Amino acid sequence: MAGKAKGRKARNGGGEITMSDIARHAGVSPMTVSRALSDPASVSDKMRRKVDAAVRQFGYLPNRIAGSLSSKRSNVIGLVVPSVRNSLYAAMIHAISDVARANGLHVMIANSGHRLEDEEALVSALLAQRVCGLVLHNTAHSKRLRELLARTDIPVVETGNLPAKPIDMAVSYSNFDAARAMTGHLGRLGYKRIGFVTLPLRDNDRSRERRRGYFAALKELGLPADPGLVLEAPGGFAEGADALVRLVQTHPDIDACFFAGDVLAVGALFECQRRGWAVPGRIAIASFDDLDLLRHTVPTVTTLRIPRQDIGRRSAELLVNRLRGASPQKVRIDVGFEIVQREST
Amino acid sequence: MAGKAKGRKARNGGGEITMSDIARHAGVSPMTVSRALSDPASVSDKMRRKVDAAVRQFGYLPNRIAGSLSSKRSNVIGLVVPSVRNSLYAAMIHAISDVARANGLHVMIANSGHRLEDEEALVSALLAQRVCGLVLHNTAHSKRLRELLARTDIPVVETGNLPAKPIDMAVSYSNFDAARAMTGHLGRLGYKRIGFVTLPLRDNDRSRERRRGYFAALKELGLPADPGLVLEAPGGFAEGADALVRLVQTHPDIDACFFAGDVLAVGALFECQRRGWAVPGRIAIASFDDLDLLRHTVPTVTTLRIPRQDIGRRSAELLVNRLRGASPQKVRIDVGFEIVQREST
DNA sequence: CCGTTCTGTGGTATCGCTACCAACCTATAG
DNA sequence: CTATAGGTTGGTAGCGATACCACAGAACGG
Repeated sequence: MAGKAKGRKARNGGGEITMSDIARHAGVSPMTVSRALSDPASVSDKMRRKVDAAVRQFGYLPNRIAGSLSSKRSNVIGLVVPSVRNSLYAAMIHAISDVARANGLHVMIANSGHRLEDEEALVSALLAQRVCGLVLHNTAHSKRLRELLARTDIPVVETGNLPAKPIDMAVSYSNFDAARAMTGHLGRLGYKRIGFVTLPLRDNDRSRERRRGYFAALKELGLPADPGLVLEAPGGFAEGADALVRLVQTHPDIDACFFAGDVLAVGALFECQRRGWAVPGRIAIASFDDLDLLRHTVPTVTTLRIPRQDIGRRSAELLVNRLRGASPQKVRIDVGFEIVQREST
Repeated sequence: MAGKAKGRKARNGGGEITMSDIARHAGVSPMTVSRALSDPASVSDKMRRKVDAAVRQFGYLPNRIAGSLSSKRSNVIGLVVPSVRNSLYAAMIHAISDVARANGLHVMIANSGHRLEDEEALVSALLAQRVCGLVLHNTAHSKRLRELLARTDIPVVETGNLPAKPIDMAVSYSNFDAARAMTGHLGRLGYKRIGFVTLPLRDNDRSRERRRGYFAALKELGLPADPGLVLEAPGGFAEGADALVRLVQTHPDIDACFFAGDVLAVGALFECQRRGWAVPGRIAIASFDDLDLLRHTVPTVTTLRIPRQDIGRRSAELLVNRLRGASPQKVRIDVGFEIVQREST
């Protein structure tokens, strides 16, 4: 029998409590410990009790690294977002993290900073960590990253935009449709000279799609497309304020402005407060993304409600289903969006 | 010689490309591949070139799970925050994530939702994943978690408050000092009836410390401590607005209010805008934490600047130093804070 | 010219766990 | 009472990497 023999001393100076230690003290085999912990139903009550007692006594924590190596299954999801600091992504991260936890998974997070090369490096690193699934908040990847992802066999969810040809699965809304809808909404409210402020377009297909949507709507409305009414600005309160002022100065006849990103609209609104410009009297303001803030400003701000949380939840659920054995079929979920008409327009 | 022999078929159906595969194709031993990848300086140029070529040719990604098991070193930091969704923590997460990346580490993130039992479960899970270090945004742990952390030998950084007796290392500001300083500041500006709105106190030593600081300052100012001037509110715009209104109704003589948390102050400010109450004419408003937003509202809001990003950066740096071999000595860093006087007071 | 140090390389033995198969034991039926 | 099935348990052999030691050849001094 196995007994206490084998007299292994190993180079392990008694550092880690292992499954064998628990097994020895519980008077069962290591395999039984393994089963008692990972699939309690598969061992008898008696055994399970013995194992549980020993586990508690020693405060044993199974080594998941060893477990993952042996089973060739990891329980970590990789997540790459442009910026953790942004509250929009934060909502998504939160939802993913909740679903993950409910399913015994962990989340490894990485910031791409909107840089495609960084995204590539980060995904490589996550794959080296052998994550069991990936969520990427980006759909415009570098060529090498596409190749890398095509070769891997773990499930991948892209989000942030609806790609024409998803690598694997995609959960998002259409930036084009959303921007087009909001611009159309402004047009139907009677605004004739609608400005558009966008986040940087470089390396960001979401921004570009939104601009495309804006122009498409203008065309449908029969309004002239004036490139001078479009401004590119980094995200931020001050940048939004600045953009608004510049547009009003160069185009005094502007009567509405659609801020397609981040906190630009709020910055602009505050600027109006400072200057005493009536909103929407002097100029109407519309925003992208339903920040909680927009519901409380004076006036409240018309915006697009993007179900960020749903996106996170459903992305994670898709991964979980795949891990549970669902057949790998391309999925492309459009979660839609909603126009929230408030006081600012 | 090793040759191509060994004819191993294994149960591995040829799934993963291993170091041995690379070694075979590069005509070197697996050990040389390992060294070429983890410590390039230790192999000759010739070998390194051969290895690099094979690595590139096959798009080989080393299996860090196997590496970690073998070396008993992981390269993942565990991070537990009350809520990913909160922009304050987000700044910290971002900084940690940057430092981690610069040092070849990854970040595994978990939400405790301000629940101590959850914190305990999450830390256990992270330890089972054999993270190489921990950052906890909380200092009031459950008894069992304290015991667990005392037994572990990985470095741990606590933050969010300055604990009297850190488990290992701590990087934070003092919630007590900060709240005391701001209340004192309001007193010295001449306000006599200073209200205080706090986040929930349960399971949150940070909130409790802030309230203690508020009362301590009142005492120092020689102002009466009126429990009716203290209100507990969940974080949020609406809650801040509501708290302000209630305080003004029950205490019409109130002339200032210190909102010790989240977006409460901003909600209150918007409520004043709606009601046409002059700020600080009718009532002064002060906030905790220098949200970008507070610099742009009308009026701008007096607040405490907490160097959240520094906290994250320094926490991560402490971990990294320890991992690089620094001797395990208790560290307790007070990053301080700063009062930012603006228009609202 | 030989012993010694230094550098670079390879072989072997794990790391702690799980997959797989074999063995066993109790039920149930024939 | 034996044959078959079903449910538990244990032993063995890896998972893919690294630590450690051994060794070969280059570099060096006396």
